[in-house]
Amino acid sequence: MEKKQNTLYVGSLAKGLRLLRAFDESHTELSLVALAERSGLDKSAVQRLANTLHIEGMLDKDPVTRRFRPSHAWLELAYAYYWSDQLVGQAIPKLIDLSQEIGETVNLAELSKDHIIYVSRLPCQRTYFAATVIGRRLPALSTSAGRAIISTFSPEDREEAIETWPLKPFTARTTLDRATIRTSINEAVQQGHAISSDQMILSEIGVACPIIGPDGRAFAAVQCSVSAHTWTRERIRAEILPRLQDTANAISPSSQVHRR
Amino acid sequence: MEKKQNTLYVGSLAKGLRLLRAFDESHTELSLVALAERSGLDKSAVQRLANTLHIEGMLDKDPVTRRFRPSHAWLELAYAYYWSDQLVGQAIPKLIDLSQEIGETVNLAELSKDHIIYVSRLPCQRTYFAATVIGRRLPALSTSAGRAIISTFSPEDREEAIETWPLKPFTARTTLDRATIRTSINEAVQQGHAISSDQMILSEIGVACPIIGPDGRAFAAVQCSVSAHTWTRERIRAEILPRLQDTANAISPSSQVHRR
DNA sequence: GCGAAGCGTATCATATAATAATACTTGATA
DNA sequence: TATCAAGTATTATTATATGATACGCTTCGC
Repeated sequence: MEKKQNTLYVGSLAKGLRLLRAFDESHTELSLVALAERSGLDKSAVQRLANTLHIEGMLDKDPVTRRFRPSHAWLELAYAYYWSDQLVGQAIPKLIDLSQEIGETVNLAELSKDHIIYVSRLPCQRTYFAATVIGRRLPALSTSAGRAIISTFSPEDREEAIETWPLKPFTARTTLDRATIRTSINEAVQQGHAISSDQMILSEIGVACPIIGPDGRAFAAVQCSVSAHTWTRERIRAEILPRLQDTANAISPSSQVHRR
Repeated sequence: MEKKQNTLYVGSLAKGLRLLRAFDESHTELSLVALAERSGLDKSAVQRLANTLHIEGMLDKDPVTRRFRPSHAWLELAYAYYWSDQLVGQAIPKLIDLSQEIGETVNLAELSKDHIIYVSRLPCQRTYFAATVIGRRLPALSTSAGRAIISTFSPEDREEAIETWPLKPFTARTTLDRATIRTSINEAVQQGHAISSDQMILSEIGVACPIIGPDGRAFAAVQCSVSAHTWTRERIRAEILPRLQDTANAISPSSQVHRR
């Protein structure tokens, strides 16, 4: 069928992965044909692949509705991921301290191409569900974390990101104007942190400080989300920012011991 | 090679999954041959499968060491899982409240065959890394959460679990004697909660209350881990347990609206 | 500086193992 | 009870995955 690549590309495996990726926030359980539709594969293929995934424990199958759902194995994969990500181990204890100190939701975000992905989340206040789930992937340009990271790039890379990275409206007030975003990022360059409002959800303010790698370029950020109903930007800068900045600095590999 | 099943079993897909599962806490990045060894597949197969997984974004490849590592996609799978698990959505806000109230680490554990898996974790104090990572899977019999869940089973199922479910020593004091475990579970039957000490790590006390399903049988538990250096069982019962119990009850589907 | 060993990469003939069309079963709907 | 949609089973066909082999690059130890 599709000749994606040459002889070292196993199509059946790739198709199986397509099935896994067919599940997301709005497709939490899928029937055989729904799976076929979403993956673009035909019914027979899905039958075989889904069956295999079920046997291998990657998909649960409701015995009555016959629908498939992600299994606990998906969390075990996340478990393996966490051990493989050096940064998480470095960051977690410091993030816990931070969240205890400021009493607000603290996140660790990593750059993933032109998106950021929340790798670790420590909710402190009741929030909407999506704000508590790890693995959420958002356009970097629309998030304080992304902007903080981009602010550490060279001027050329920064400009390229601002011009070409994707945008998507989440709220009525999500900034889609790249000039405005440029201004925001330039501020971050000056101040060492980024602040954004109403980007993912209304009345939410995000603050983020970059975690800077040995080469001076950030690949992650410590981020904090607060409600605009209880916080102003001024108070955030006064009360949250200093500790946030300290935490980010403490996590940055350049501040770690292994150096010479 | 292996004839696992009949014609609706796609071997290549299953083999690819074996590669994913080759990664765990002590195997965080693997070379081609290491992957071959751990998966039991031959070098050529691994070459093709790993290459496919890399192309599909499921494995990162260090350009210099040529080693493979789990990619961010693994977290995206976890993200999809969370949306598919009804219980998590119900539980999260209540767990946040609980953790804020008691100021100690709160976990949501689900039964996964004869193990429990931590689905949601809200660390409040600095702890060892493994205690903060979601997706950790532990023998049900050795955990307070598992025992709390088992305590809601029918006497026959309970006995079967006690007799046949796996045990594994984690600390020098991990209980491997099934009679002792039976006593502990019987207490849980009486008291509606389970307490265990020194099972996964020394000087750690776990308390758990079952989340009971419509059929009276638990499939999950709210669990709390504290240090034996700052807590006694008495104080736990007095200060933590009541709120823990309330939280578990509030989460239990039988307490939810959708009933008649 | 040389040879060996280990690992990653590339190639290819072969038949296994995945394919997709078809037909059968079930259960819900009207 | 008839119709339809969805899940399940079977099969001939060939494309597709296979794994043996060979090549090239590092990194050792001597």
